[in-house]
Amino acid sequence: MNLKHSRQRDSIKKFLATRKDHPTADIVYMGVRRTFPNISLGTVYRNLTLLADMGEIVRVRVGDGVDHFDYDTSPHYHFVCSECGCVRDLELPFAQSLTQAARERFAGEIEGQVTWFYGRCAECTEK
Amino acid sequence: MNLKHSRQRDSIKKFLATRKDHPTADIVYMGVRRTFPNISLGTVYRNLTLLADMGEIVRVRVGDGVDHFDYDTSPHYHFVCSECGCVRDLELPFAQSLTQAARERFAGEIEGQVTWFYGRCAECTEK
DNA sequence: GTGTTTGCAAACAATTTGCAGAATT
DNA sequence: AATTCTGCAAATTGTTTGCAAACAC
Repeated sequence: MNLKHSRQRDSIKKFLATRKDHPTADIVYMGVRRTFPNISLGTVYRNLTLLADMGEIVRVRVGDGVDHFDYDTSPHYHFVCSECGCVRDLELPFAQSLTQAARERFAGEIEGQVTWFYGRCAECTEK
Repeated sequence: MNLKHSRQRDSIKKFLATRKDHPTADIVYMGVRRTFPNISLGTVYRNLTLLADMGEIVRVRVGDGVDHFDYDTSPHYHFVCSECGCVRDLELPFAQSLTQAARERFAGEIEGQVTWFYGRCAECTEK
């Protein structure tokens, strides 16, 4: 189970680092193909899963049925637009206290919380 | 676009009302089949979506890739067990204030928030 | 009678997996 | 040389859809 270096994985990580819009596997695939024209979608999925499992990136699930990926692993809130589907970060201090409050009311072990907000983004509101 | 009565839909609603464990479409399907042996999974999906769109039930998305459904439409928190996959309600006052705080920091329109907690449920912790 | 709902099967979308060959150590 | 990683294609999973017949009003 040792990890070997892979240029494809590097490229995926690098691509993700340049983006603030939480791309899906498909978007990552299209982006990385500029550098690796023969890379397969399967490889992209495999590496995104691997990186997420290692904690180097975060798998963002905002209820739209598609996984998004975020290079920023610090706990923070996300917003999803119900109209255009875009995902944005929210500049709002992350309430760890809520997780703590949940722990006090629950019999099992709570590891963490996931919170997202939904509505219409600024661009879609203007239209 | 007028709604007509359907015994299948009634049965689905009734089944959901008896459950506190946020069943998936498949579980609903198996449960309702005791009353309607010929009901199809498609009908179950269509009605669950219809009921959710009307606001009579809630589609619960807790990041496990499967939609769960909840008869309790009041805003409340959910917990998902990473081990057995069960979904539970949390007895913790729902912080609407967080949505309000988010509105003040975001350019678009925020309609609401979704929050869930994850970890290991009491049963899985004991093992 | 008109329009909605159903059962069935096929279609669909996102993601995972098996395999033989290529790349990394 | 040993093992991990890749590209490709096929498989899997959850969900949606088209259609003709059945049902509700």
